[in-house]
Amino acid sequence: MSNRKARAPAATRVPRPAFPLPYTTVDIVIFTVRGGGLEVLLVQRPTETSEPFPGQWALPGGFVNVDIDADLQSCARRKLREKTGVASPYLEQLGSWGGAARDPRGWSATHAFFALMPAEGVELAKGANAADVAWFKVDELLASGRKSQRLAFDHEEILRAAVERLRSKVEYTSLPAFLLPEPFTLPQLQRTYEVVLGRPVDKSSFRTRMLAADFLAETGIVESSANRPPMGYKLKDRGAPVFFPRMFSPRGGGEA
Amino acid sequence: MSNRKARAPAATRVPRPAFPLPYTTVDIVIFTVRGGGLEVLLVQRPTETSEPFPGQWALPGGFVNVDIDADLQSCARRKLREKTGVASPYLEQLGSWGGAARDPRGWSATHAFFALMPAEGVELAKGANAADVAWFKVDELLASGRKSQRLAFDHEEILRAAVERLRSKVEYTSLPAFLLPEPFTLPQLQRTYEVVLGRPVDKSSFRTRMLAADFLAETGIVESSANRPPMGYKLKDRGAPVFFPRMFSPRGGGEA
DNA sequence: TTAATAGTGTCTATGAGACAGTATCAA
DNA sequence: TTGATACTGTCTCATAGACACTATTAA
Repeated sequence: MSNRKARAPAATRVPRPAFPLPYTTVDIVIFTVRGGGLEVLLVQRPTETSEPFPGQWALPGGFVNVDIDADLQSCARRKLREKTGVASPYLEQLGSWGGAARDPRGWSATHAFFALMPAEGVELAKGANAADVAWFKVDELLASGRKSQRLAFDHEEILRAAVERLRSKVEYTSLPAFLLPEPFTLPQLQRTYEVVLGRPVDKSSFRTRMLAADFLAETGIVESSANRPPMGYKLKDRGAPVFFPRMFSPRGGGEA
Repeated sequence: MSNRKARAPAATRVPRPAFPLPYTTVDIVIFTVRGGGLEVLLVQRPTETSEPFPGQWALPGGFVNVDIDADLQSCARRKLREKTGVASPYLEQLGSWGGAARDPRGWSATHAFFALMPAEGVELAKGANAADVAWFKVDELLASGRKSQRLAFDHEEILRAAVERLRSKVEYTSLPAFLLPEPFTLPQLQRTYEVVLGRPVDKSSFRTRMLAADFLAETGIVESSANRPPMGYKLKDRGAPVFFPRMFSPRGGGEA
């Protein structure tokens, strides 16, 4: 944790060292499923030209506040709460991106997280440093030929990594259940899998697999209209996803 | 990338901002297989009491040097080269750990990587800030009942995460091939899988699986002693591992 | 009865695990 | 020939995929 010419200061308390420190930020890729597609929450950067990337859309996030954030995870939870009002969605560390070129203000490193939440009941709130907040369709944002404005910083790269990680984990985990409000039905869950994976999955094997994994608890029949009413389910454990013993398709997924 | 009370400075150049910045470091978990076990490279911290954790063993790493490191990945490669002399082993980002409590000098965040390399041909070199460098058996380091000294900082937690990530990816990737010097034989590769996984795997299905994945190129028969000589192989692409369509055992691995 | 969606059963293909058997070398 | 290790074949079992079939509601 220290070598080379960058010498650490003596073990004094508050004083900052003599060598320059990078900026430290946290950014969050917040996913939901809305309107038949995978969507991500973005905030619009302030329009003052003193700020980098004025008016462009970016992942929610910001500087770590050394005085109020005990660690990276709580910093991420704080920013999540500020933007969405949701206290405890599924939250996972994605990785980190750092370098001299990604922020015009100087060398910076961001710790990226990704979160999954149901769209229902989310109250979007602009923060102190965001002109606007909105959901965006991931497919449209990442369409290769799109002419529209790019995301701020290297956030498009981070978003791509988050989508890739989500897609690859969905092949063998119960992650999509965290995108739905409870109770949900198996057909709803299957549609969520299909939306994230971008391809249809077989109904019969899907149901067998979900029920065999033993992570769902029945909550009783859900009323519907003009057809056979489905069974409602909730997660037995909202704390962690379940891992399936095999992938969905017999072709190995991406991941890094 | 900015909100809340932690205000960013104006888009000036070098000057540092008014609010306190965390330290930014990079740490590397360097794995190899030696003497029939999985081992990790550790460095001993300097014994001067002005340094935190004097004399304790730690993962190699240190502060990001804003002047010479273009990004996190190149910072990691630099530290790797300094300790081992190896220029381009398999290197993957593991995650990041940050908080107020992990370094007595103040709020710090480290970007952790993990590397895989063959033990042969590695020249261990103490850095400017390391009293010694050595390989340690992972099993012994992480044995629950061990009395010996703990690792510095939160490096035991990082090491555990790295081992877990490695073990879970080994279930469905060709990662262990990066732990061997080329050319290697299929029995050698199988033994490497078994060392990392900590359990035996079936010879027949192992071979079928490796050859079906089409990532190995024959290099000719390797001479051995007193038995049938094995075929030697090398990786077709040293740039990236291959993903298998199914897990080894029908029980889902860990991962986070 | 029809339309619509929920849910089940049946067949096939694939590949892992177990394990027995064959191949090829030195001594 | 024996011993040792490399390599192959055969059998079984679990499960994904395809797809046809039954179930349950409203209109």
